[in-house]
Amino acid sequence: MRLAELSERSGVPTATIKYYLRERLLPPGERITATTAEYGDAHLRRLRLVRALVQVGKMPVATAREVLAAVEDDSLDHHMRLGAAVWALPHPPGPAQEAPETTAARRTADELMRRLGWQYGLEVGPVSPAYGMLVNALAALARLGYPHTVENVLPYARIAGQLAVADLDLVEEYETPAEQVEAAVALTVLLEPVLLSLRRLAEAEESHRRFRGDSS
Amino acid sequence: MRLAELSERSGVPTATIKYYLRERLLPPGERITATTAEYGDAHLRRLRLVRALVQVGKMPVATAREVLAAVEDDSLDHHMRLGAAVWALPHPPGPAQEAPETTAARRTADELMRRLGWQYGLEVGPVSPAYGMLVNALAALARLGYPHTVENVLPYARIAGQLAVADLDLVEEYETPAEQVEAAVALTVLLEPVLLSLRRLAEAEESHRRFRGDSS
DNA sequence: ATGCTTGGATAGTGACACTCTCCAAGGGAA
DNA sequence: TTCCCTTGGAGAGTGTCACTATCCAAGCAT
Repeated sequence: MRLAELSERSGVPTATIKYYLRERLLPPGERITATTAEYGDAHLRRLRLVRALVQVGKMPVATAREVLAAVEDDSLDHHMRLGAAVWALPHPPGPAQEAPETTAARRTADELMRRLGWQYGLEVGPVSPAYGMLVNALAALARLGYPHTVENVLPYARIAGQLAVADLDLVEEYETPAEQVEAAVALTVLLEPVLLSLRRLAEAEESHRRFRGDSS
Repeated sequence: MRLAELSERSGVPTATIKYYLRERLLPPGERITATTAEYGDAHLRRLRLVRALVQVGKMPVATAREVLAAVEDDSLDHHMRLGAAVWALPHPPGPAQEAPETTAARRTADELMRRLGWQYGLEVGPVSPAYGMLVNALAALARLGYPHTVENVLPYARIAGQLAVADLDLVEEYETPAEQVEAAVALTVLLEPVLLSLRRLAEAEESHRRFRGDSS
């Protein structure tokens, strides 16, 4: 199929597809003539993944590029490719400078990993983006006057463990490793808003249950 | 304290504080003279909350203004104020147009509420922003080739229920209703990145457990 | 041949949080 | 009192970033 058809089938404007090609989020099509390129189903799936990352995940284009590079890096084995892809996912502008709250946050995070027995996290965690995200988030919490303790965060971490089991179950429904890697990335990103909105609905429900009629 | 001191204590540049004042995210200080205003601890706390919403929550300023209005709306009782504040939280640009996937997503969402027995959600849900978020997220999932069924989403919803219990437990540690409302808003927003990063760490751990050594 | 389409490059657009610049009016020290 | 520095207010500007509108040259189809 050619660019116009790719655009029609995916619902993405041609101008935007051109932009993605330019930014190397999408591999170039196979050149048929000097003025025509042919795209396949792989392009269509990739395009959908890009939309998931950029539109739903609000990920900077540069970050999406890295994630996609990991997805198609054949030099990694399956687990590593899964890991590397999800690995590259968040790219919070960097730890910025080492505020005093950050040190305390890092301590809490380390203690948390130990308490949960997440050895993998302990081995490679301290340099993983997700670990950095966690430290930043805890630091922000403290800076804004909501101090964190390991006991406070533990329930959250246990719940996150359940989430991961559910996620990996979904991923394992896909057959080929390539599909699994794609699904892992897509679902990690696409289920985030699902999770967050369900959490807010559940909060409303729980608050209704607890405070209903309490007119203080 | 005056503007300069408020800036110093909060770490927010004076220009930004002026901007927040102009945008009515921060109530004006008490005018001492024609050229001087006095700010109190309430301003400091409010400023922190604003930073939580705008910087961590990446919320548009206009949305933050609505949330803050609900926080300080004395005409509502406690539960309503909690609800209204969290209510106004997300403001995804609107459902846009009614794509075909949206209808299916709405069906799934309704069925989900029923299955969970979330009556509050069923009563007021369909117009709540969080409900709209959920529908959009499910529609995006379907549009990108990952169809959703109630059975797929149910585990997520149950986990969200656990999260809400943990959240409300944290909120109830605060004594006064005013603090509780503030905490509910702040924690809802500030714990989101904590949750998402923990989920990613847990995914890495779980993937390590399942695929370790699998070199396909 | 010729008009329409294709893909590529360049320069804009719009949204949005923030920030710079300027200004009038005090207020403290000499 | 007088002078300079600070304060708070208002408008316009900046940077970022995803996206888009405009051109352009080179075919392909009629």
